[in-house]
Amino acid sequence: MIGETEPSRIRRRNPRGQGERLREDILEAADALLDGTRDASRLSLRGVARRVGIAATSVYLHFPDVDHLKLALIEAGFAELDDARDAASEGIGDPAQALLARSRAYARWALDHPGRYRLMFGPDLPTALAFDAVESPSRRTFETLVRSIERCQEAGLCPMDNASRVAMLVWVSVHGLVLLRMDRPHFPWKPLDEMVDDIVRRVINLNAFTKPGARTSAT
Amino acid sequence: MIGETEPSRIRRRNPRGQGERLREDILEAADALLDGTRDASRLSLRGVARRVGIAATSVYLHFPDVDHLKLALIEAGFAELDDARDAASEGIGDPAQALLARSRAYARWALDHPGRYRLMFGPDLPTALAFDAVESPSRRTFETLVRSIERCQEAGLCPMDNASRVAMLVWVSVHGLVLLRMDRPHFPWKPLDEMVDDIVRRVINLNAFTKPGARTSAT
DNA sequence: TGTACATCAGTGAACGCGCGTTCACTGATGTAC
DNA sequence: TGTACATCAGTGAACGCGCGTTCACTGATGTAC
Repeated sequence: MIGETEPSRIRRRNPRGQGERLREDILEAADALLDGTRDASRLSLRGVARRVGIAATSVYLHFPDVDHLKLALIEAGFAELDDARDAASEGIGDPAQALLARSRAYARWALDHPGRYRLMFGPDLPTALAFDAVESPSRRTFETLVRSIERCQEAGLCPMDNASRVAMLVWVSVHGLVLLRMDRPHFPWKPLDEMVDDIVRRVINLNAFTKPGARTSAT
Repeated sequence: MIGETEPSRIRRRNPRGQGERLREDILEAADALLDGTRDASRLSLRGVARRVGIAATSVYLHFPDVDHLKLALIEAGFAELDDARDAASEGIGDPAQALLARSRAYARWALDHPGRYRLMFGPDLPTALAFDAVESPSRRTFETLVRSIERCQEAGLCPMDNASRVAMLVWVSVHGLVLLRMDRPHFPWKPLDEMVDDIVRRVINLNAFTKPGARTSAT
């Protein structure tokens, strides 16, 4: 066992004018702590400082308090998650394939960054700071899902149900999938991509027009 | 503001031979704390003792440590949840209606007991104690869902897909639904029962044989 | 019938821990004159 | 060219808090003789 309570030593003071670099180091260390093999436990200011190799008080040079640090992590997390989804669907013409690829990317990002994902969508942030407003990053993420579904509908690939309602169902389904996989690691899950595809197809009723019930045993 | 740090005073020592009643009082207080309006925060041994009106150390008369207290809460929670589902489907002949009623009951119980539900399905319990084994209460709860779906299949109400796979999808979907409703209370959700019905119908492909795509705008 | 004793249902003080936050400070580096 | 000073990037000690857990104890109640 390596003494994990000790700092990562190597750090030395940033040169003059480069003080902002500590901010990046803090965010990076916090991400690493959240994503690491650690027991998905909660983030602490002192833990982050320890990992960066600075005094706990130095965090206050860049964040007024621990909640603002969390807020910065959440905002960066949404940016990363959105990027991952965009990258996954890049160059895919078929709207249904694009939606599935984006959904798989969402799920994979979540499972690769369990601590961050939990912070972004969990109850940890004090309600005073929790953004649920229309212009919040999570709402923007949701809106891209709505549009992705609308494109499928316009292409005639699935029924024209209210896209916003359907998006809610897709969102909660994939959310539940990734959370339970995190929290019940010993359950005999099927492969992630398979489950994501399966659930999204069913929820949006993909191919409902082309061959309903085609995969049943009643062939 | 009432001084919440103070105990609920009124308690007096149990009569001789009735020492086991304190155990019940502790479990009740813990449930109340978990389900209360409290910020879905984590349970603490001292908090429970305060609410019961006993010394913190008295908890050790009935539980070897705080994790075993949590374990007892989880087991009781699964029993309650199973009862709620059974009660909801009692007397319903149609397997599909029964499944929907049971699913709605699951979701409602979860939202009525957010702290307990989170404890039961969340990451809080140390892995050493977390039961993921085949005979665990959560597995039993899952198996009743599988059987509920099989009954729908046998009645010809939905495709004969692998029932266990479909049950996984239903479970994660409803789980995600209740968790996000807890954690994003300001999101413009549709009514709970509606969403549960909608999502379960879609996931198990209910009525896939009778009238596929019947509700689309392409009528 | 009285009394010694065991049992029972708890208590109270203390421990060490990690946490967020405050306060006054330090010591290197650049800049004005 | 030398020096006083401001600025910058941090530090270290201390605070009060709630936590889980330990240890030795207390005081009422029943029971054996």
